[in-house]
Amino acid sequence: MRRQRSRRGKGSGRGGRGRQGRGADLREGRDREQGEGEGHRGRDRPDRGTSGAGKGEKGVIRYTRYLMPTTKETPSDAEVVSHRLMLRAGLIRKVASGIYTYMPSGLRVLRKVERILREEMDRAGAMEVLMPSVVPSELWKESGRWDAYGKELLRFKDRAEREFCLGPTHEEVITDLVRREIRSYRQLPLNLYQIQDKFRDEIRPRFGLMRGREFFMKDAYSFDADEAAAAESYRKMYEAYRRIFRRMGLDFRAVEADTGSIGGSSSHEFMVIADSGEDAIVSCASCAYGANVEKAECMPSEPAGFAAKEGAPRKISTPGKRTIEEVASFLEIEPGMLIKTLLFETSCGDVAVLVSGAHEVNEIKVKNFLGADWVRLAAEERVREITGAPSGYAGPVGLAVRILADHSVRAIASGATGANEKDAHLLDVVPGRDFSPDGYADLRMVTERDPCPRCGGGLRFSRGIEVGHVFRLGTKYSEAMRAVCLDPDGKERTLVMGCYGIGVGRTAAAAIEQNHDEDGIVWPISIAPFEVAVIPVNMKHAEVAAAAERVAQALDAKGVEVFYDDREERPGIKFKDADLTGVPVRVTLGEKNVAAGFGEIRDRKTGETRRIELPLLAEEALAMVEKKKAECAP
RNA sequence: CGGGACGUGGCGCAGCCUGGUAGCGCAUCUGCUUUGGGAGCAGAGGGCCGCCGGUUCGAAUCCGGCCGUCCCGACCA
Repeated sequence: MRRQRSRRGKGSGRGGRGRQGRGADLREGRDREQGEGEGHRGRDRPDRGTSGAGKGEKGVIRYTRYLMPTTKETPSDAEVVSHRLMLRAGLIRKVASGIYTYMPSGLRVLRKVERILREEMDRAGAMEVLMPSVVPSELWKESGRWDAYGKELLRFKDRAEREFCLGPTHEEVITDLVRREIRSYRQLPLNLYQIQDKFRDEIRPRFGLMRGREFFMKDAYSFDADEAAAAESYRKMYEAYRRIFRRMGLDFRAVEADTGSIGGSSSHEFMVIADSGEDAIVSCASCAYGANVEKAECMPSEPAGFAAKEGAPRKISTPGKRTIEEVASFLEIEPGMLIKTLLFETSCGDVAVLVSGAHEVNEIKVKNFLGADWVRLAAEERVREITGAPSGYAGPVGLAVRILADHSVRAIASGATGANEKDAHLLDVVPGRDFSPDGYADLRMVTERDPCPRCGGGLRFSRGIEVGHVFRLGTKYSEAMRAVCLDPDGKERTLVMGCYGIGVGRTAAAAIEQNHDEDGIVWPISIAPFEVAVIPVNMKHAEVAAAAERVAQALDAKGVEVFYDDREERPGIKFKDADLTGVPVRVTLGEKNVAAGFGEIRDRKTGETRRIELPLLAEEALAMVEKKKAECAP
């Protein structure tokens, strides 16, 4: 891996901006030319410092020999900023829906993210392994997920008709490994991780790397002899994750989350705060509580005092009024006085869920309360079958299915409901008298008006991108797959597991969502493809080109990752590209400045520009790089 | 999988309604000029109009099927 002169020539492609990678047929001839060109242009230096700088190619990277096809126009199929900018900056190219090629500079970003992941995982005591992406079905059948996981699991057969899948996650493989290798509590705790290519046949891939089908994930798995030790392993990972995202310069939040199909007792998601995020999260303004809205707990409302009217519910005609808003305004009552009745089909049978008209049902809470594999809102047809009326007129009075009520219903002393009859509602319906739910529970979505479930403080809502997720798995997999060890008393104990994921490409995409402006990406330096862009304003001007070359070489010698725009392009194009690709520091050499013995340093983020004497240029740029790196301290 | 839309040089689009020579901008190549925020002039190359079938003297255009892609909903790093 050391002597890579020739490989570099090959890998860097050639040429001008906007080069469309398709012309692979041109490669061979080009290589030969380059081999020669490199002699006098590349000028090998023997003492290439490995210090500080990134990995991969060492030495000054020249635009004319690098494949970084930038585009002025946005491809029409890119919706979110990160996707658009990744395409425009030449970081990725699409191969199929949700499947991408990482271009040279895009790969550099991924490698930087990976490097931080490795450093922090190692630091936290985890060991790196690499599992296969092709996994035999037996393991998945053993855990029960072969049937439970659904179509996202891409399955296929080999020539001998044996079933396999492309691993979307690796609990089964790692548990199989550990049960074979671990005998004693003395070998614990154990934490193994990998950075590997995953495949999930997503129902709807979208947003570029944000939700691809093939993607790189860092996944770690911890094994402990008991719950207390497992909790400690979980805590360590939680801390490592905080360090990781701080080092990437990201504004993030760790929130309580639903465990979904991975399972386990509890989990936290690491959310990068961004308006374009797919998840909504709440956080307390006064304490540390934060949660995904899917998970956020709602305090039970106080039961209303008994002001219930005597007698029975009254049926009234409400022609064409189906929605809460329509009915409430028609009856001239607050939506909160309506008892909303939603019918669900679930793996445990049909269920009616009641919630105050001022609230929304949280399907995940319903699913978890029932312990169901799936729940879904009943289709119009099914609603008719159950209630005898079109949707919009369902009510709990006289319903023949299981009825679950949210705590908010308890607060309604006397409310209005559907009459299970077209164009009719019931007034003066009293919970407990006119119908009796099979149970009360927290089944609704939080709102801005809800107090923090921990301290009673106010809740704030924001949107986030889930870049990491840590789970306390408990014994879900170890029990199903009999992963055990002997404790000090010689007794067999089921291993207690945890699992911890981070999406590599997704993290890079999230960084862009959070760090960009109208001109392009503004990379945090810790994950930028390059640290400094050197731009000679006019390559045909000998002194300018020579000064640029010197600065580039000097920075490289100091271990800085330099991108040298040696194209014979107009300055405007180079500036636009430098901004677009988001290199944190820009060094500009212009004719007048160079003639006067000066160069310029510009901060991509602030736009702040300083005029510096040529002999000090490299040093100043280095200082700026160091300063930015320091800002990404853990 | 349901709902919506789109597929025309590398990229962004027009043309389709009303069938008859495939067009524009950007990019690419050559030359000259230009050189501090996506230059100007002159010239050049490049398109199975997604695929298959049908209608027609004739299909990018009309009809049918398929494939692909994107957007909106339920899953997840």
